Amino acid sequence: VMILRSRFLDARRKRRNFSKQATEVLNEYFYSHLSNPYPSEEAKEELAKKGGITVSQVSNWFGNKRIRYKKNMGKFQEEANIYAAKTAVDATNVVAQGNQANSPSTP
Amino acid sequence: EDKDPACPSEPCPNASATQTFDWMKVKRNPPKTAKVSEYGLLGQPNTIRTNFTTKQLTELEKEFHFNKYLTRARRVEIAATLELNETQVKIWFQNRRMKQKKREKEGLAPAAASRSAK
DNA sequence: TTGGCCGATCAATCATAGCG
DNA sequence: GCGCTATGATTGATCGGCCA
Repeated sequence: VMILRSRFLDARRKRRNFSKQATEVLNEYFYSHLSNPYPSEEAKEELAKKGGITVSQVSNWFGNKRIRYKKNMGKFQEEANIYAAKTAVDATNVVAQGNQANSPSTP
Repeated sequence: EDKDPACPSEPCPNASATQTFDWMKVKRNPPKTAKVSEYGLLGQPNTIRTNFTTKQLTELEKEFHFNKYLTRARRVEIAATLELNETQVKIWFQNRRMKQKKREKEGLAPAAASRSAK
């Protein structure tokens, strides 16, 4: 079936790559929370503000990022190292460690 | 298979190698949309994403504007008319409602932003 | 206990942007 | 211009939680 995609109605699909700033902010969060890259609604709002994009776009970005990352982890190693060095905060042991009363994020 | 170390069959020469966390192993069960019964021959149960036709989408959309929520009776009716499962119709409406909410939200955010922005 | 809904997410795909 | 990869958006369907 051709399904004759409504090419015209998909006009809004005219995407625009995010700014360097936005990508930077998103990647920093992603790699500094690699053990659990699922930002809360509040975190998404903050990322959206910092990157100058919408919350939905932040959600889309993380959704795509997570899927593509696990699909081909090797391809992101280099990128991971770059951002890992950039942000000291590592959430790796946050879950393994029963740490308390020092959560930087809002409750 | 149950366990997948970041560095299989060998100690990582570099300790900076990123590890594999649980979220990276998450796997969703394939869609159960299958209803092969019609083909005595097993053929290929559609274990994949269904592609609704323009006609089906048009009807669903029309119904949605009439009612955001479906009654059991209406759902059965539509499913039969469009040759879809009741579940597919139900899911379509759920997704449609979420989409609607999302649009309203996005449609107001810009307005609020320009209004509250000093 | 059961079924529908919500919110978030997954996963596959679409269509374009970007680069060699 | 051309082909291929990177990337943002869309969407049918799943997962877990909540509630009547």
